Amino acid sequence: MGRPSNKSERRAEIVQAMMQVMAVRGYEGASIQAIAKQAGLAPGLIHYHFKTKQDILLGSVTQLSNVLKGRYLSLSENAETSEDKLKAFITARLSKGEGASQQAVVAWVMIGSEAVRQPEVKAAYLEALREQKALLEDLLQDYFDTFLKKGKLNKKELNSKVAFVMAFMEGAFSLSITAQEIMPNSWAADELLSKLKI
Amino acid sequence: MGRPSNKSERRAEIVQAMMQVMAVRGYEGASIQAIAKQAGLAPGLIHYHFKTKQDILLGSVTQLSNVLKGRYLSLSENAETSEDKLKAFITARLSKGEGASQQAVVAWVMIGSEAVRQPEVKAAYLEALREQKALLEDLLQDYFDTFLKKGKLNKKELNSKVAFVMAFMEGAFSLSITAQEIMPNSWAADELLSKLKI
Amino acid sequence: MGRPSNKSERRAEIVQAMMQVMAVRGYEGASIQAIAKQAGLAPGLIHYHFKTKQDILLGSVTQLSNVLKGRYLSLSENAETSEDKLKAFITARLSKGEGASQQAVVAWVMIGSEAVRQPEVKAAYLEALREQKALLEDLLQDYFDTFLKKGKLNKKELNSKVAFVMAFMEGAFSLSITAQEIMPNSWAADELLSKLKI
Amino acid sequence: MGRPSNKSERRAEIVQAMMQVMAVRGYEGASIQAIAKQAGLAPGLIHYHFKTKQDILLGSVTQLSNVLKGRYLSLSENAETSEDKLKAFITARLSKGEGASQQAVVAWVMIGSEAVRQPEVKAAYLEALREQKALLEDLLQDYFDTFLKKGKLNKKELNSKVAFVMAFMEGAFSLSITAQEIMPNSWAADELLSKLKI
DNA sequence: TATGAATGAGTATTCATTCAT
DNA sequence: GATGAATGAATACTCATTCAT
Repeated sequence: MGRPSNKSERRAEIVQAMMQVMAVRGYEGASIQAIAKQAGLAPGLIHYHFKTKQDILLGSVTQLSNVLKGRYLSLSENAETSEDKLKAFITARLSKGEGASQQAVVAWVMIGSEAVRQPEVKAAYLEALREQKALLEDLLQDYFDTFLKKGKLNKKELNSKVAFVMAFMEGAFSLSITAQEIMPNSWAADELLSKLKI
Repeated sequence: MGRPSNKSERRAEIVQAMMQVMAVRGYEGASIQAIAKQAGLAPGLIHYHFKTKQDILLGSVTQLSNVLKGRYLSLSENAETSEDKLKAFITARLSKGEGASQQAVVAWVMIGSEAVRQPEVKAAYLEALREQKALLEDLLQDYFDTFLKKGKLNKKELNSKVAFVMAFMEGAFSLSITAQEIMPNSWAADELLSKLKI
Repeated sequence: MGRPSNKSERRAEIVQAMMQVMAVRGYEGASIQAIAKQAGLAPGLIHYHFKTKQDILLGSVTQLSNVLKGRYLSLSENAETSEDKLKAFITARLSKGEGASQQAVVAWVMIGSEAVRQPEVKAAYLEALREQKALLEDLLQDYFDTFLKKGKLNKKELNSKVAFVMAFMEGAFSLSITAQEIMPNSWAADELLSKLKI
Repeated sequence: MGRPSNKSERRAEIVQAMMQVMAVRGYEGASIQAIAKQAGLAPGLIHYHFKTKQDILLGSVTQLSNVLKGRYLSLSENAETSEDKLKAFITARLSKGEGASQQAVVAWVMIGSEAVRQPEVKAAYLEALREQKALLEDLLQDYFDTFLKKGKLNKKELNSKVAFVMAFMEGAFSLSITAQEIMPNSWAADELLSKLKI
């Protein structure tokens, strides 16, 4: 029967290693050799588990997306009001509790950059963004339910709020990487929420 | 006597060419060969005018920074109220009137990515951001002058607003590049201003 | 499991190939491509085994140094008197019995030239020279033991003899490469020894 | 009629500049750009005065050769005995009175290295060596005149002495450049002469 | 004569990917 | 599954030489 497969763990290790290297050297700097070294594996093994380097990057999109989903679910578990859920969503993305977060943030920004020239990366990146946007839309719809029903807020205005939050979060990521010196250390969900108020 | 110098024009051409190529292929993809081809120059000439590839990138930071300054100055020329000036600032960055804008935006985001691994790029990027932040601070201080004097707004809250605007603008750039499909085509200065209201 | 390592053989092959090419084209002329071709290897492989071109040169310093040591040991094996040992030392360096010698000599001279501008090469070159000098010192000390004890030769004069032999040998190398036409084909150890006599 | 020609001074300046740069960076490192900078001239001008880079090197062979000749003539002016003349020859080459000497020595060694791969350089180098050898031969012949006539020294032995001196001087040059740490600071002509005694 | 821009071939080095074991 | 050697194309950068002024 041979030894038991460990494909999925190895793949996760490799994706993890790439993100670690990318956090310091960027995507181009994250050579297969460097990733292998970081993961404690032989270079040849990387391509046994991933067809191309791009595939590892795509794997990291998936993993990052899953982590965010997981964090939101865990944070919203006890949320009851629509506001709590919205806060859970924002906190899941903006808080930098864990040490791994920094790497994740850099990786996310790098993915955004690579999306410029790698169509497949762009597709995966967009897909992840769409998912987040869909969730945010639902949450905001609930949050502004009353206003919507009263006609004090129309669909277009809601969309604008959605886009607004998305952009802010993306920018907070970008700046937190290289411009932390001139940015506040942390953003409170409350603060962002207050800007959305009507 | 001798051949007249054309260094500054050539340098500008090269920086321009790099931004054009980067807009499609990213920084790594913007090879010296590709830049030379885009500029219609011999590859060797690039290094006659710029010591390293990084220097071209640094040149583009300066150029982008200058363009933004120029746009703000031109837009704020007839601005009288502090609100008009603030709008001029935001419009200068968010409007995508000219065709060159898209390239500029991509270049700016690429610079942010490269800042992760190139200390010199980070320094230049931060310097440009600091300048913008300083201007924005002044503008917001004027804009909220009354509140500040009345004590309804403190320094920390003002700083938060500054950071907030900076992050939003940066994120709007990032998303406009690869995720324009899911983002609104344009952002009105009024819209952003409304979020800042007290 | 896995492919067996062959690093040390490959490294030796590459060093050998560099010396062969250098013997004809000099250090600069010994391009990585040329070395690879001479060794029958792919260019990329050279850098898999040596980080830089300089490292190959440093490898050749070590190799040459070892060859000389080996030759001396083999020649002095049956030497009993201090004079025989001294002759063994000189012969080990000046005789050109083997075919490989010519390459070795050229390589050695090239290393001396490169030492001018490559500090690391200079260090390695000096280290090798120091070792040889130390050995020569011992040998001459034994050879002139009687005179030293009688006070007919002082330390400074001994040092002068050491330096004298070193210089002569180095010069014989240099001239044997390009000026063999005007130099004698071979130098006898006896001849050199006679100049040292008191 | 135009301005007066200054070809020969310019040529000398350029040769001088090349030797200065070579003393630090070697022949390959002595780029035309670097030579031009050192000479305070525009790069293009170098090729107006010298067809190729090699020509400058050949020019330096000539110049070095002339300097040595000049030094010998000046030192031997008041020499009366054959021994004095021989000392003048040796001193002309080994003394390092002037500051320019170091550069000259390095240049000479570099020329020897380049002779390996540049036939034209080899020819010029050999020619210069031959000239020196011829002079040395004459001097030694005079010096050992009595022995030769008495048959206590034959032609072959004389030649050996000539070659011996040539080799020693060349080696003293080589080692003085990079191995001055392990070599004596200066060589006295007397010292060398004593080795030649019969 | 002189200047400095322009050319294009050449170089060391990196690296994703493949292959032999 | 795993190892590590091997491949070859691509890249930034250098530089002798030429050219326009």
